[in-house]
Amino acid sequence: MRYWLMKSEPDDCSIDDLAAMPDQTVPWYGVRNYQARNFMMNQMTPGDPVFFYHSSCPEPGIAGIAKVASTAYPDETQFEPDSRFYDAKASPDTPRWFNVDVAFVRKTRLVGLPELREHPALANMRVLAKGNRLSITPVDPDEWKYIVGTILELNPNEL
DNA sequence: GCCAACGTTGGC
DNA sequence: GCCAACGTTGGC
Repeated sequence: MRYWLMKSEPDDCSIDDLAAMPDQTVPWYGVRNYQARNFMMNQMTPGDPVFFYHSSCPEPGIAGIAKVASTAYPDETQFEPDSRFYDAKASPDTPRWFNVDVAFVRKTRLVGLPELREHPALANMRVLAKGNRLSITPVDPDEWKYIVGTILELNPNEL
């Protein structure tokens, strides 16, 4: 099992939007970066815990907890000419982009980027690295435990 | 809206 | 295979 952080623009899909979805689950479509795609294709397993991160918004930070809910399968939006994620070089026979499903687990208080930066234990998190733009990043198990247990004061066994 | 950082594209 | 140009991300 691995731990992840996945960014979403709350204008697009916030943690509340995820909670309101049918089955509280969304296909994580629209990823058009190979590194992020490869994480979904090669390393994610259903059940992997996920920090749901709000980006490109007034208060960027961790807004909730989710989990991986499927293995990777072709991202439908790459085949849809009207989609902003359309990819003319992809076809159903040769899909280029894949996504997993992500399911809601719980909302948390917002742990903002400035707060995350205050903790030396988190100094190596990819999402805090300068110039980081990757929308999906692995989270170290120790970092996961620290954020869930020490910052959010939740019992990791109750998630 | 600005701009730094980064990934991708395409000419050579 | 190099690298300049371009587009995108995302914090501020």
